[in-house]
Amino acid sequence: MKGLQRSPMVSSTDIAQRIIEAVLAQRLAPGTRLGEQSLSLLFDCSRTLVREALVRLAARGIVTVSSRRGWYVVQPSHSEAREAFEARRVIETGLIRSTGPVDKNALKRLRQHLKQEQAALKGDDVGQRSYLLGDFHVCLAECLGNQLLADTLRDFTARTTLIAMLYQSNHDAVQSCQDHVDIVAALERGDAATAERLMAAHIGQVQAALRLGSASDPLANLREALA
Amino acid sequence: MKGLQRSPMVSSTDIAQRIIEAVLAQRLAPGTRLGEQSLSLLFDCSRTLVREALVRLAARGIVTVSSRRGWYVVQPSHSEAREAFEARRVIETGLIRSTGPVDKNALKRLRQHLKQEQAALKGDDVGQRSYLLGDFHVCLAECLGNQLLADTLRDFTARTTLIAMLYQSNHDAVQSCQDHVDIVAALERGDAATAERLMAAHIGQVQAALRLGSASDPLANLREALA
DNA sequence: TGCATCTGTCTTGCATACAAGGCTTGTATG
DNA sequence: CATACAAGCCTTGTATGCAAGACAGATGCA
Repeated sequence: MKGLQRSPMVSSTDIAQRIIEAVLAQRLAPGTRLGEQSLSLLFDCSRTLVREALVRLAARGIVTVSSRRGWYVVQPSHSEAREAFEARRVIETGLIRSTGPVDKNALKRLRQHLKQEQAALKGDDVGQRSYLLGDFHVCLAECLGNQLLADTLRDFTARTTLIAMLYQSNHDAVQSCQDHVDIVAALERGDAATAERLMAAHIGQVQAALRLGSASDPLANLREALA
Repeated sequence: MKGLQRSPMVSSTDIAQRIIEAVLAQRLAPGTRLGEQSLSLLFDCSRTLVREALVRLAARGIVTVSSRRGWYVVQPSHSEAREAFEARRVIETGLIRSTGPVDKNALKRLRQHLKQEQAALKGDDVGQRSYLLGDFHVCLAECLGNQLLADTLRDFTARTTLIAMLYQSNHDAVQSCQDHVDIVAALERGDAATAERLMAAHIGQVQAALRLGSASDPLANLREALA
């Protein structure tokens, strides 16, 4: 039985996208093992396609491979966590600063995104909520006219999402959404300076909500979990 | 003859690195075709490894694949060129702004890098010169303590190198190196504000040196070449 | 001559087969 | 009981084979 029909014919792009979406929606925790065979069974394709997807995600810093052991969703270290937040702060504030007035269509799209966020806050789909809160930043970069930085930011957002899961962020979704509203409001007024300041503060808040355990105790997680 | 010994056993990482280095040294022009078979012959390995390397480079925006036609070094459009320069400006100035005083070892490394640049300017290896002038920015990001942004910047630098080749930059290497010297001097004095301003101006200079033909005339290149 | 079509060749796309290394578990021995 | 050791399984790593699409050049026809 070789010529068995394969259902919808997935591409490695699809697989990579599905995985990254799962990360953004916090459905894939850091450290999760992604076996090539399991995935090839799941997506009903050969290991080749799965590998291709994983290699791409590895280049984007979402997964790592441990030789002949397996693929794993990354677990950023404290230092990497710091770098990721700094990177986002640099890019997002710099982008706001370097951009002139935001055009009408972009503002419309942003307002629409905010509506979605607020709807998700009322609902109970935590994944959707997480996804939208992160996607706001990507959306903003796109609206500010830089697709390259938007793509970069998507990867960095995925990283910070993983960091939030790993370090048990207790950050407040409602507050985050309110921050987003304020930022868009400032942009609407053409007050880029305020928007920039708000964005820096916002990212700082998210970062501050992390429970960064002591670096010298790698068993802290286990200890806390089993307490 | 299957068990023929393969010389030094390359990895896909090696291949990707060799390619990206060739780009940074302007030895690979935008639009160059990278056939899987040619590369597998060149590196004495199977197409699998070559493909893996190319897939990774594609994820980093260095090459693209045209279905069943071949892999090509990217040829950034005008719009992509603009985005790449804006991205570099945002990241590099933001990084300088957000970093405190630069530590001693970092400054030492930067000074050493400047020496290498100056040596290369005296020599006649254009590739080495181009490589070092680009690598300065990556090196700076590393010295400012953000490996994540340094890696990102390496890819963006490769992009701008390709852009410079594609749009026949007439930018002055000596001036560039002098800019670098000034920036490091400002950082040594702890004058981040000046360093930031110099960096913005420097990137602007490089960008301004491009011959961006009118966007409405896609035949400009041909016309110029056949004049 | 100009044009459509067809065929052969060369390319990537994907699946599969096999090789090689790591981890677990079972076992023997002190 | 603890430890050293070895067999086997399960994983990724790499090569290869075949399929399918794109392009060039030949061929036939008006």
